[in-house]
Amino acid sequence: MNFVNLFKSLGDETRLRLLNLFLQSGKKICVCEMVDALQLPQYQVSRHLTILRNLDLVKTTRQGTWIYYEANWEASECVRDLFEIIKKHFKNKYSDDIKNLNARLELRNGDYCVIGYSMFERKNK
Amino acid sequence: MNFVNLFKSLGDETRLRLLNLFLQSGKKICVCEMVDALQLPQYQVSRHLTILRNLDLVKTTRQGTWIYYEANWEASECVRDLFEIIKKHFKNKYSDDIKNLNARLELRNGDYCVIGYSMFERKNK
DNA sequence: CTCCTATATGCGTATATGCAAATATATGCA
DNA sequence: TGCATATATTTGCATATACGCATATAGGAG
Repeated sequence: MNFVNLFKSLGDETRLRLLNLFLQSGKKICVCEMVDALQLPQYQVSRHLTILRNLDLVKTTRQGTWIYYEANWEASECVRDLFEIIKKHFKNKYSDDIKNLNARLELRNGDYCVIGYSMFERKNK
Repeated sequence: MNFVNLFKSLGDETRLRLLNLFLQSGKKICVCEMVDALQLPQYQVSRHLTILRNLDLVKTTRQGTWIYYEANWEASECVRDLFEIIKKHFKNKYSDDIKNLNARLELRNGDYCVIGYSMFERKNK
């Protein structure tokens, strides 16, 4: 594992916010839910997720069209130590993201996302 | 403390190597000693040290013309946690730097650097 | 197969970042 | 004061990185 690239990947606010979602919630989250949580365009969320996945910081599960992301706790010990740090020190940071995420998770059917992008957006307008 | 800038500062090999020197040795080290340890030009070492100091990751002591740098363990808890991670996971990384540092520290008079740049360079030619 | 939706990815551009060389600042000493 | 040395900073340039837009891919439903 390349430590420089590892820290570099954490040196971006969007990626920290994404990781924070996984680490604070402990859940698998799909892209459209992250879009609503962070209030960022889909292509931006997707691109940063790709960077995190290339470094094995997150792993994915496909469920039909939806792709769920989660923190990869099977990564190296160093990564896991960093996860703990973020989890610990970001408790009260980016709390709006967590609030938005929870509001969005309410719309799930059981453990799965059933609405796409449009409905939540309309709900807030 | 801005976490993004904190991680960004760690996302550079030169800065990681500098921090590693402080964390593995536990010593105060002056710029010319770091130049010999990392085998990098003086302006590069100096510039990266400035970045680390602006984030309070390192602190300095002036001793005449020489300026000694060390890890700042009075920084925030998050920084200290990160220091521990680097210390732990970099034990066997950049070991040449540590070897060079130790060779250079041999030339100290007690706890202080007494030679400048030229002598060590000549020694290795 | 066709259409719809969730996700990913080229591409161009603006900004950020690192390097090299030269120069500036600061301290000690004669 | 003037000189030598240790350290810092400025400038120009090359490269990397993030963003926005548009489009491509992939899976599900009919």
